[in-house]
Amino acid sequence: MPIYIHNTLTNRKEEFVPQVEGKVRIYSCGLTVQGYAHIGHIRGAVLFDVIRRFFRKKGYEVIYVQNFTDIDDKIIAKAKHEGVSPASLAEYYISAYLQDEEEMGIMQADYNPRATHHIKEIIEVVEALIRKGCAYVVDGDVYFSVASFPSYGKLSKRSLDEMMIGARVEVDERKRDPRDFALWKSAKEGEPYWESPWGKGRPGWHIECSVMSIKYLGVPLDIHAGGQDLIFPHHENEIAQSEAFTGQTFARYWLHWAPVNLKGEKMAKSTGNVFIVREALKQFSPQALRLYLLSSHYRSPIDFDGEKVEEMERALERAREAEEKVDIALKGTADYSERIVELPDFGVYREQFYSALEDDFNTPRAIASYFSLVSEVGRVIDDFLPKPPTSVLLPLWSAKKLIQELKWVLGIEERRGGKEGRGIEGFVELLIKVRDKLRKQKLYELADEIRSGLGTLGIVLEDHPGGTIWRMGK
RNA sequence: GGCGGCGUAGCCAAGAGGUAAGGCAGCGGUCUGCAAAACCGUUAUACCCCGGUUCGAUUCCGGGCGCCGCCUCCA
Repeated sequence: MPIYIHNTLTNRKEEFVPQVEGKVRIYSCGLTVQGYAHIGHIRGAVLFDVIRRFFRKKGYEVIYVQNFTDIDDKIIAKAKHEGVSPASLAEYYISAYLQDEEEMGIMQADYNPRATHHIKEIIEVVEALIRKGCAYVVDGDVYFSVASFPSYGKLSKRSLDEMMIGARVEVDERKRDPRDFALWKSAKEGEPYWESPWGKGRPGWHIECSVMSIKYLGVPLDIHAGGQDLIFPHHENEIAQSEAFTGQTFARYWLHWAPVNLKGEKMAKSTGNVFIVREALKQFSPQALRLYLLSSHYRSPIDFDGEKVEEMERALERAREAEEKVDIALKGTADYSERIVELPDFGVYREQFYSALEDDFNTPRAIASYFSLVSEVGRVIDDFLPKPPTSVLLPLWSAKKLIQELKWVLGIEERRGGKEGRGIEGFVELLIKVRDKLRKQKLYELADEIRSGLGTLGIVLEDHPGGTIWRMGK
């Protein structure tokens, strides 16, 4: 089935046709690394993690680039304030961010290019733009001339006149046009710099993304993404520079996700109204956090609500319960009678799941079909949990595979805090056996002591007709 | 002021021109030595207001009210 993507450029859903068949090339604007990542940042990363997994399941080869802008005014200011070099400050926050991503179960990008590693290429592109008459030099600064790019404003749907009115911030008299933006900024005293044909300086914002996306993905690339707040001016400027430079379409599909608000206002570093990822991970499991962020469509803003994340925690718990029951059924003794039990067709949920994602990555709908599947499985399995008839084993096994597949796409597989890799399974199972014998002898006091004792250690026991199961609690 | 978006049950959140997914919460029940979980039922005649188009609109169009984002660094 075709995939539809809402394209900011046209403001409508369009069928996605990759430039090169079977291959998707994605550039997602990463952070300016001057602090820890907050929930708003990670929303986009989680979204694209699912999008990449989805494309892979659909048989596409995916190349995903997420950059780091590791030099800018704020980084310089903060580094100065803390008495460290801008480079080491940036590196610190880059590794912190990558760590956050890993904790969140986000697959690594194919490339994480940094602005400062591409100075040479940036200078080349700026030189080319000057040669083409699209940029000009003033006192060691280089500006892009917006007037030289007639379709400027096509992404953010702003006419040049409107922007003239809007340009009310202190106008730099040296610019030919107030809307012109810096490609290269000369270094002031004490600022880090690189040598260039225009003197010592550093790249402006915007240009690094053009250069790196073209370098790693070519033009036109398939999907260029970022938060909605990047539409203007960042992406608008990227289009201008890139298309003026290459003479070709820069990106074919522009995808922008909505902000995460906190207490009704946008979460943003500049206002201090933030909830950082590493703080959130102290309170919530990465799975619940992911599911929460994916439970609204990416183009709708979210007002972050920790209670809702806890609700997701409970929903996941229930889903795990159903999976456990399937495991018990598959492991237990089958009922070898001729009893034929017809199970519903679980395959419909698979179709629902993927068709939801095909429709502009509708993760809320995909999640709904995941939960429907899990509920349905949990419901039918209750009828025969002690001894499943043999007729049911194969469908049950494929249901389990399906559950695992959908979880993988959503990225909510258990990775930490699970049973595996802790080396305690043997002990717990031994205790469960002992407790079982105690229960049979009606020595409930001792049995309960074992259960509550394990509970203190974070291990939850649940007695089912088919036997006792255990899991890691909170 | 300009551009864009949103307003669905107690809360969160999908959605189609023909009366509406999923999650959580509450209540009642089944099961259980107890507990927990699960399951069943229920809250649910839920679509901001007013016009218009239509056999029929919550879904399309116009207006109103409310909320939000961008227009300046920002994911």
